[in-house]
Amino acid sequence: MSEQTTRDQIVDAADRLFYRHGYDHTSFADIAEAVKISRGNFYYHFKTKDEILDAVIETRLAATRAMLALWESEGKGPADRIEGFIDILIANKADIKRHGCPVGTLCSELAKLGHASQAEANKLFILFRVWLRRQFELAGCEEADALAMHLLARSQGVATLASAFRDDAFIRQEVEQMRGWLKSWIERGRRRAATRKQ
Amino acid sequence: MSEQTTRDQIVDAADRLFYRHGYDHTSFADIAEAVKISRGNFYYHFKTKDEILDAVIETRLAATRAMLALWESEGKGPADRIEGFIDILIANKADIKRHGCPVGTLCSELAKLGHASQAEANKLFILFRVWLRRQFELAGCEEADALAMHLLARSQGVATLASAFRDDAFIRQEVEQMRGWLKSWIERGRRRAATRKQ
DNA sequence: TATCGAATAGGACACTTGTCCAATCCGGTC
DNA sequence: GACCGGATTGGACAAGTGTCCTATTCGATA
Repeated sequence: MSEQTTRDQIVDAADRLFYRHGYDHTSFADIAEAVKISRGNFYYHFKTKDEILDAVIETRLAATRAMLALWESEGKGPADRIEGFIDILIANKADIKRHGCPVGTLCSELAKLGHASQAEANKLFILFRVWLRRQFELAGCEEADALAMHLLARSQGVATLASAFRDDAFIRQEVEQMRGWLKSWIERGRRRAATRKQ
Repeated sequence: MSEQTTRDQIVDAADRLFYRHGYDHTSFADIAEAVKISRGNFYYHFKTKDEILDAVIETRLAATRAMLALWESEGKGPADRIEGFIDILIANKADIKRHGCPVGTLCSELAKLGHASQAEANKLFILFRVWLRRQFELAGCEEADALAMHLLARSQGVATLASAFRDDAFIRQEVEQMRGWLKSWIERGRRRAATRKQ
């Protein structure tokens, strides 16, 4: 914590501010104030604002990879792991209600800006997509990729509406439905695997 | 078309540009160039940029109200009308793929900016929510509001992911599922109405 | 044709933006 | 203590922002 280098502090603050206020609308002055640093000092650590964005995305990618890897090392089954993914919505519902999904809102903004780092940001989505797909495959489900995309879309929609309506009861309600949906597909996968073995 | 007043032209261009590039990132210079008008001339028609945003939102609200009213006057049943809502995703899939949902992305952006017109923009969502709720009620469904919110969330999620992955096949695929989902709830509503009458 | 008001043009404004740079600080090495 | 290089400062810079103001154009009315 106290051993955090200045560069890391900048990336951390930028990450938080980009999430809360958006990339374009966050100025160097904002980040500088948050880190208690002179504005000019930035350019010792980063050449451009875009470079900070790339660093933020890289940080998020690394954090996400670590999280997904941790989940896979916990000895649970794929069904429980997917449920763990759904539960992110519950765990982060306060932030989601206020600022939406960090991944979805960033990708949307960069798309509107026509920003060069769109592809980098989209890797966050791809990370979840590929991971979910594998979990569904492990659970014996057909069309695992479609299921992964469906679940991602559901989460995005919930985040967007929860934020617009400032409603976290809605998150709980939808998460409950997603759990039911998941259960039915897992059950279907189990049956398929069973009949296959025969 | 040629009878369009300058004010309307400004609002039209702003509407399009806000959708494509976002509100904050669209400058007066951009709109001025699109309308072929001098930058200073704006302030004869609008006092501030926020006022243009409000006019754009008002326009969208009016257009949406008109569309929903038209659908209700076409003599179809509520089930078909809801399906008409779902079909928006298909009809606009090219734009959605590129710029996401006009309602969702605007509300997200205004939330990040902490903009005063958030509530106005959210009225777009409310319009659809209330309208969908009534259709579900007319179809005899319980928990009509939850169904309305669910459908809205699904649409938002589809738009967000279709835009991130630049994938409109995904839209078609999800729309097909939403039609199936709708059918099952309509059927359930029909049965409920039937048993009630007995 | 003269007049008047709405509509438009174009520039000035104060401010913020990302970027860059010279000067300075500071902690460790000889 | 002298020196060095990484780290930091604060200010300069040009470009772009929303806003405002004055001068000019234009079309209709008298």
